[in-house]
Amino acid sequence: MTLAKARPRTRIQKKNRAAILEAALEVFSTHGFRGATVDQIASEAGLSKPNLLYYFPSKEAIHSALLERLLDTWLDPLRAIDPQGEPLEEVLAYVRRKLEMSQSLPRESRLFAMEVIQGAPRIHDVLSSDLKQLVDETAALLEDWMAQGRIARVHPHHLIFSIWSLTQHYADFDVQVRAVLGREDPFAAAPAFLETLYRRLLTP
Amino acid sequence: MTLAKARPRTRIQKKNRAAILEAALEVFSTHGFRGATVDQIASEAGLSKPNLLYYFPSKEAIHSALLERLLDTWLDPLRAIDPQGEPLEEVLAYVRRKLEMSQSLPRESRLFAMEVIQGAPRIHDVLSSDLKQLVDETAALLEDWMAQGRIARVHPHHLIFSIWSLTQHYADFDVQVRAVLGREDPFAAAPAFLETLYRRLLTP
DNA sequence: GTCTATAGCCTGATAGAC
DNA sequence: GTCTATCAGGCTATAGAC
Repeated sequence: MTLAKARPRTRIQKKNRAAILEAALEVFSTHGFRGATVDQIASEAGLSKPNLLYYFPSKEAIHSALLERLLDTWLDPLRAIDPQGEPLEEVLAYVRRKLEMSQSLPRESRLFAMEVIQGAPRIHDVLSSDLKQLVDETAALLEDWMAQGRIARVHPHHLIFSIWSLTQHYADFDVQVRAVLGREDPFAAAPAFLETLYRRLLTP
Repeated sequence: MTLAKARPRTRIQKKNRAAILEAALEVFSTHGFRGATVDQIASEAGLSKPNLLYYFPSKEAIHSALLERLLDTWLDPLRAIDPQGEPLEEVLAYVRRKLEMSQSLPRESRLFAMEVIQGAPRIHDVLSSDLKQLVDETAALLEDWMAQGRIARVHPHHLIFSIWSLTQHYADFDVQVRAVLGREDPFAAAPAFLETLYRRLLTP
């Protein structure tokens, strides 16, 4: 008998759990929590609905597992800013990492966007505690750099918002961006555009 | 998208149709199309479900009516850019108008965001025809201005994306922005931040 | 024009055979 | 561990009384 939170032990269990989370990411990120159906997730994972519910006790549990796993990795680029580094280069590297995440993990970005647009009912506490603290710390660091004249003055919190916004836009609004650009790949010109933008904004 | 039906004639009909669209905006913008229920919309509009379905033939029809009404007003700020105006001021005025729309029409912004994140199944044609054309025209205007040295060189399409992204972020991610800022009103510092950003980016 | 009643399907979740 | 069968409730939409 295994505890509810114990890691899966067999190869089949690992494979099925992974398939479920993969399918759930696809469905939740395009339809939101209420719009997603267990049937659809099970079908995309290649399992029957009851079989899926053998691995996760409920729809809610799948969604929580996804969000939990996501929040871990989602804030890593922010934590990776080095207070000892060269200020402008640190910011540009952060922008680059966030943009790469939009390109390589667009569904994760949309899952997060969905949750927040819907009022963040499941992660509001994390946003106003852990996230707020991390952002406040980073904002303080940015303000130091500004006070030392190493980057130009702007509102540090809004600077961080702008980075989130500009990078995640390429994942969340991918369809619109591609519809407007036609054949041109969004990620061809985006890195240079964002680098130019933040160089001009922050060069003292 | 379906064509608009005949306008309602009586005062009661006008009032009820307006109440339904108002309620539907609230529900669709927070739960997406599939996550929204006719029951919830009817209840928020103060009508019974069958009564609601007397005014609109289906859930789909309500959603279409909302999107149709929205697309009209959503692109007005872009159309209002004056080719004869002073380039930098025209862009800044566009940014200002878009930000004001995020503040005054956040649910409309989220409705649009939801639709696009879900793959824009109902407006994809409009995006790649009407919207693309409008953006291409504006991009051409921006390129003229850049060629004349009246604003600095950047990728014109990505410049437009950046304006959408930065302004709509304050509506779509309102919950997150407020969670991070605490007591501070997002719209207090946002206008100045965005003006600074685009002045530094575009001043030749 | 608005209601009650309900059709008919889909939902999340469970029971029990194998 | 995985399946078929199934539940109770929620879903969109319709029928028909008034």
